Amino acid sequence: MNVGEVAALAGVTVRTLHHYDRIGLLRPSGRTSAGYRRYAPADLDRLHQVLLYRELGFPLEEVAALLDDPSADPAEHLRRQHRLLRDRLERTQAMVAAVEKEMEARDMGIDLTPEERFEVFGEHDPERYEAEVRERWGETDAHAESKRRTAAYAKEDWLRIKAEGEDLEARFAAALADGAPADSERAMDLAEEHRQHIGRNFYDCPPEMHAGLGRMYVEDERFTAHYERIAPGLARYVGTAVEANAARQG
Amino acid sequence: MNVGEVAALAGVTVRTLHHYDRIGLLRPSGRTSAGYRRYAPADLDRLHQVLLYRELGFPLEEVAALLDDPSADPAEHLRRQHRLLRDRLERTQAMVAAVEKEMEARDMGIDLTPEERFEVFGEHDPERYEAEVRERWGETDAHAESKRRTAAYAKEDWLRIKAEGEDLEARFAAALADGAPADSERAMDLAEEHRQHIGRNFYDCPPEMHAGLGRMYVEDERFTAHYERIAPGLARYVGTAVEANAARQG
DNA sequence: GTGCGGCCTGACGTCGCGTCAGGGTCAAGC
DNA sequence: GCTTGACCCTGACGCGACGTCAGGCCGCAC
Repeated sequence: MNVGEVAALAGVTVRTLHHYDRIGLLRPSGRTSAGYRRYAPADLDRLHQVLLYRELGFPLEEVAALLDDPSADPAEHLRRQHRLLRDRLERTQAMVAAVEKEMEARDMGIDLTPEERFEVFGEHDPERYEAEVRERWGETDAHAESKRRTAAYAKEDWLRIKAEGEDLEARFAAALADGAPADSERAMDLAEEHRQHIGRNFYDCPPEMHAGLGRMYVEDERFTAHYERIAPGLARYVGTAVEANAARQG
Repeated sequence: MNVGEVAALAGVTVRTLHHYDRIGLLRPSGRTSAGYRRYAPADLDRLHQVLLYRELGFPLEEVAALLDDPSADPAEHLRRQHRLLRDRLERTQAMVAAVEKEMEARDMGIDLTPEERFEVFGEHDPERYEAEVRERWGETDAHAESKRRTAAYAKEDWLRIKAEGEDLEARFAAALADGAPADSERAMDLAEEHRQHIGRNFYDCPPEMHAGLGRMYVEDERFTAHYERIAPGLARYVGTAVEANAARQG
C-alpha cells in the first residue's frame, strides 16, 4: 500500500504519515524506485499502536520510545492501553455526572460552588486527553437562524419545564402528606413521571441513572434543603420513591 | 482572586490565563491599580465553560463564539456538553471493547484484519478498501505474519497463559461431552475460572464485562470457529455458561 | 530596607501537523 | 506514443495553544 491508501484506511492525512516518517516514528518498510513510500502489514500494526497512544494523549516522542522499547511485548501495550482507556472512561463518566448534577441544580435554583465545578478538572493531570470534534458547524447564517429560533422556543420551554417540575414536587408532597409509603405505587408512578420529565426535557435518563440522581437528592445537602423547604422529609421520600421505581423497572 | 489562585483552582497555568486574556476569550472583570488581573465569580463560571468546551476538542476561537452568542442560554450549553460527553463515553467504551477483543484474539491466535482494528478511529468507508486489502495480503499471509510475531515474543509467561487457556477449554469440552448443562454448577465454575484467568493475566474483568465477552464468543464467527474446532456446540456452551455465571454473581 | 514570592509584559520556542509551491510518476484512454 | 489527471515527492512556511525565559514592578514579612 502507498500513503494515500494507508491514510484513507487509518483515517489520517498523508501529511501526517509524511510527518511520522520524517521524525522516525513510522518509517514505511520500503520505497519504490521512484521514491514512493510502500507500507507493509507490519507498518499498519505499528500505525495502529501509534494512533492509540496518540489518542490517549502521549506526545509522539514518547510513543516512539514506548513502541521501540525492546523489553515491551504487544501484550504489555494492550494492557497499558486498556488501563488508560478505563481511566478515561471513569473520568468521562464523572464529567457526565457533573453536568447532570449542574442541570438538576439549575432546575432547582441551587448554586454550586466554584471549587465543586472545577473538581472534575483538578485530578486531570497525569495525561492529557484530546477529544475529537464531531460537531462541525455549517453555514454561519443558517446556524444563526436556527439559533435564534431555538432561543425563542427556549424561553417558553423553560417556563413550562419549571412549572412541570414544581407541579411534580407538589404532588410528591401531597402523597407524602396523605401517608402514602415511598415505595407505594402512587409514589413510584410520580418517580416515573419525574424520570420521563427529565428524558423529555434534558437528556435520556434510564432507570439506573435516575437512581443515581435519587441518591444525590438525599446525600447532597443543597438538594436535600430544596426538598425540605417544600415539606419536611420530602427529600428522603423522593429519593426512596425514585430508587423503588428504578428497582421495579429493572 | 488573582491569576495564581484562579490557576490553582482550575488546574491550569498562569500562562494559560494570560493567553485567554490576550485573545479575548476570558478577560478578568477587573484590574488593580498596579495592573494585577482580578477575577470575579462570573469569570470563574466562564472559565469553567471554556475548559469544558476545550476538553471536548473545540478550538478556542469557536469556544469564544459559542460563549459570546447572546442567543444561547446556559441550559443550552449544558445540554450540548451533555450530548458531547455521552458521545465520547460511547466512543471510549467502543475502544475499550476493541482492545479487549484484541487481547482475546491474541490469546486464541486469531488475527484481526487491519480495517477492523482501525474501525474505532474514524468514520472511514468500510467498503472501500476491504476487498483490496484482503486481496493483497489475504488470510494466509497475515496469519503467518501474526504467527511469526507471536513466536518472536513467546516467553515463558505467554506459554503458561496459553496452556492454562487450553486446559480450561479442554475441561469445558469435557463438561459438554459429559452432558452437564451450560448453566450447571460445573460449567459455571469453569466460567468463573475463565474470568479469573483473564483477571490474573490480562485485565480486571468484572462479571458484567465477562458476560459481554461471552456474547462475543457466540456472535463473532472467528471466535465461534475457534471453539467449534475444539468441539461442536462449544461456542454457545461457553457463552451460556459465562452468562449464567455472571448472573449468579450479580 | 531588603528579601522573596507573585505579578506584569514582551518575545521567542515547541509540537503536530495544515497548506501551498514546484515538480516527478503512473495507468488509462485516445 | 502522447496526453491527461490523479497521485506522489520534497522543501518551506504557517498556525493554534500554549511553554519558557528575560527583565522589571508589587507587596508584605522580617
